[in-house]
Amino acid sequence: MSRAIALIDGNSFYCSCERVFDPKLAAVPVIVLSNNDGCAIARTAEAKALGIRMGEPYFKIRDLCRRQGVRVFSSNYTLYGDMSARTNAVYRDFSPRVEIYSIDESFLDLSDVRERERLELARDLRATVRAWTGIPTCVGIGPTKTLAKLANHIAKSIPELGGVCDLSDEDERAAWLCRVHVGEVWGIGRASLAKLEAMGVDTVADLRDLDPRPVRKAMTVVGERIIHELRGLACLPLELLPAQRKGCAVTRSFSKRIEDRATLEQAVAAHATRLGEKLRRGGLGTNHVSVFYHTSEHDRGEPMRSVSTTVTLPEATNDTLALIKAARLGVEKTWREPGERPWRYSKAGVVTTDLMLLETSPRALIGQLDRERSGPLMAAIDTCNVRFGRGSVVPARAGLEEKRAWSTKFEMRTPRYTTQLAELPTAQAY
DNA sequence: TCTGGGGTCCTAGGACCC
DNA sequence: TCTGGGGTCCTAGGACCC
Repeated sequence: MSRAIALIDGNSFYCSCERVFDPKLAAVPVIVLSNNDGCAIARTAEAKALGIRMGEPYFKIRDLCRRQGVRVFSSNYTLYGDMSARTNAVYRDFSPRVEIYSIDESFLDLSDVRERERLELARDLRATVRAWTGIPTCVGIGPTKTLAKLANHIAKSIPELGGVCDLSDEDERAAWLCRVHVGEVWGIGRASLAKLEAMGVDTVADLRDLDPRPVRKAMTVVGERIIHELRGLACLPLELLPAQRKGCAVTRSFSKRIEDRATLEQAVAAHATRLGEKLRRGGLGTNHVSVFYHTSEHDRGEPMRSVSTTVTLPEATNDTLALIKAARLGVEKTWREPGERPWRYSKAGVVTTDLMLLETSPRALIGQLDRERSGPLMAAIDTCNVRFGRGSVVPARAGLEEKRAWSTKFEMRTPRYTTQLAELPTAQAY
């Protein structure tokens, strides 16, 4: 039987999560903002129709939102992550072979389903996800991941299709590929689009018919792969096991500018604390911690400064206290006392790019860290923070969440309906 | 007259994704 | 006043080795 991959994704996923818990949002425009309530990163169809663009800064559209009755939310990643897990649980009922690609997208292997039954299964899948989780979705099917993504795009943009599209049939596929702009292809971004347009490419079919060799010259092997995938030749396998992650970062813009060293050190300590939590969840460790902080490019006419440095540890660790020490050392090494006009820092982060499994990582001969003590201590902290909420136990260096003046803003955040007992939604019957 | 050749590893930067 | 965060992959070029 022929290979068939389905891509299913949540429509305006973050907005849909908010709608699940507030029926009054059903027919009104809704947007969800990025960290710090900075930009619109999810918009419902109604919001898109008002001209609100992806990534548009909120301060530019605040008036529009007020005038048009757009409901605006801070992002609530705890809620979205949990809703994502619920949708994936439903997907697994339909195919045991699922690749979770992002928080709102998964690939399903439907190769075992007869071609003429695939659309029906896709409709059933959508209906079940909607009934069991409340999330509306679209499904695209094709012989390769790239074609499944394209089918999903078609399903989403043509309402008459009812949220499903199958490009398995070669003739139907050829007809569709002539009708879709090449910029919609997965992997074609701004730079590649400019190159392709210069080569006279307009539709997806034009790209499919190009000679792969010159494309490889212009767009590397990535471009060549896309052509083969569009022709139905699979180059991208389904990744059923999540790959071990290679890097990990915690970076945040401040809700207000920072000028003094003590506050900056507190911020990087808080980021390092979060970094430790993330590493421990995967049993990973690192022996290089990079620290950066910089002023904002939007502060025109002010003194600018951008700093980045790497601190090396004697051996890999995920101990929060060791990570904090490294991060603070990074600030100490690079801090410069301000002159008459101080630098007003807007963002800081801690970054690691060389993660390894802690258990099997080599030990240092000199400067060995005390893993026998660190492990149980970190485990105890993590347990407290799971049971009593994140931030219940933090190192003193990182400061208490409530007292961090620079903390990220989430002024319009909804409750964590599904993961905190104290924040369960309530329903009233009259 | 007359430059070695072939290999690995690392890093920075570009591009793209959600 | 107010402009996100966190990833992956690929390539070119330099350093280094024998």
